[in-house]
Amino acid sequence: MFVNRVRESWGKRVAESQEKEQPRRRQARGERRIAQLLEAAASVFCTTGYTAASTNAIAREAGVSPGTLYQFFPNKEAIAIELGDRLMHEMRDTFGEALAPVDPATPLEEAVGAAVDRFIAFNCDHPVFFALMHGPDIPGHIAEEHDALHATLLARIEGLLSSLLPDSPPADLTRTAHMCLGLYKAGLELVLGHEGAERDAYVQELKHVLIRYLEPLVGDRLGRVEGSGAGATAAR
Amino acid sequence: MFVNRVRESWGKRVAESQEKEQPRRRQARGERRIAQLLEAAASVFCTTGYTAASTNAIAREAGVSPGTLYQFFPNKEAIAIELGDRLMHEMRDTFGEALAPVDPATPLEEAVGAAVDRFIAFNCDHPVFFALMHGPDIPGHIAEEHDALHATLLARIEGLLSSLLPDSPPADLTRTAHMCLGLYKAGLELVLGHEGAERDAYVQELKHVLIRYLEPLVGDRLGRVEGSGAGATAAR
DNA sequence: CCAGAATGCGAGCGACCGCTCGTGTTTGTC
DNA sequence: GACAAACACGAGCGGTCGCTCGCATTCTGG
Repeated sequence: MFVNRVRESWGKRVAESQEKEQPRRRQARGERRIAQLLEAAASVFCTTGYTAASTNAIAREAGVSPGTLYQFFPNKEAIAIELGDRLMHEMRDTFGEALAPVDPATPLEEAVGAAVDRFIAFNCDHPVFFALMHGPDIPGHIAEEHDALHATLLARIEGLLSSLLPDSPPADLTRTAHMCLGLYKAGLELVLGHEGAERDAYVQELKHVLIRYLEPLVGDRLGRVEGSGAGATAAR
Repeated sequence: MFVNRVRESWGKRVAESQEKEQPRRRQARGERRIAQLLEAAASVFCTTGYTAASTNAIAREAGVSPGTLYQFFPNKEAIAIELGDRLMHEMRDTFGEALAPVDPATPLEEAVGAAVDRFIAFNCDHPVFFALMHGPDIPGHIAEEHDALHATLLARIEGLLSSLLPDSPPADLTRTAHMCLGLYKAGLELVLGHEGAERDAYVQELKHVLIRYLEPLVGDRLGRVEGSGAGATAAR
């Protein structure tokens, strides 16, 4: 919602204590244009990626002129940031806090399966999410917002895991969370790359991977290691 | 080694039956320049990615002029292609056929562990490989060579798997190979993103993931499913 | 030794990109 | 209806990028 902020602080440094950004009253038409532009940007980012997407192409897709686009966004990066922001909020709204608390009594397969299904469904509904997440081919410093997205997801996963693995060292927990997110992203790429039955099969495989990966760790919680003595169960 | 081919068929369509490309005799100096340029390209691709890497930057890094670069490569894509080609060959030379045959008697952990160690070591030695593999932010059709790389790796993995899972339907086998490669790429990203002990820990986690993922499938080979009745053991 | 091929240079062409700016139109307010 | 602010336009500016071209230099076969 901070679509317009940078603009006025460009030509000249604003008076020092002028931190109060006057909210630049928007009309309904403006809000509509913003939504229109974000939708167009999502479409273009999806098909060409962030860097290859031209602002002119986004404006064209939205049916407006380049100048109009820059009435609402100070630069190209802001479009991606606002888009990411709205996706974050939509994710929060969609999932609610339904993912945070996990009853330790829930079977692992059920917990993982439900989480994966939700995430996959969300990513299928909003393919931009994947595009922004996976290939922003960072021109140097867009990482600022990309990292925010990433960190939020990681925190969420870590929250999930901490209820599954309450007595795991924080370092291990963070590492496990990174692994889970990485595995999920890998699976997601394969899932989105296929259709119909094959897609479902990949979803199943992804669940399989995560369950199998987490099973022995959760097993530790019960004081029992059931594996066949494979390499160090708690790495490092 | 097909560095020069496109050049002559540009201005005018070459005489129809002139498919015989005259090999454009190279002097030792030229070969040296090519190696120099590829090394520079590797460095630049590594730090900026493919699309963001400018041919002028590559030439500068190699200490030559842009014109000189285009004496040896018809366009930017050809640089990436030749680089990928040489990496492919180097991989073949490094690994030999040592990865192809897997004694079914070898413990799964050992086989996976060895394969992962080799691949990781190779990727650490040649970081460009990851850069070309993971984020070529395809400007449309570089996929031609990118897919060749991908397909070669997949075939290699499928070969490995087929000796582990001889009686698996081909479709399942292909899917499993895709999963393994995806999981490996995800793990590799995390491995390369850390240093020292933490890196080793991620390597261990990656092995853990792959072993755990493949274990029940290999178990099927013995006619026994040892899992806790998790979602379909043979997916789809 | 010399003709011609291979190599090397670097200014610069054309295309595109992110973004601006002067100008005109719509909208809300009194 | 008048006036200002918000909105919309689109030519075009400054810059970069992939790549070219004319010309100089170095190598090599005869």
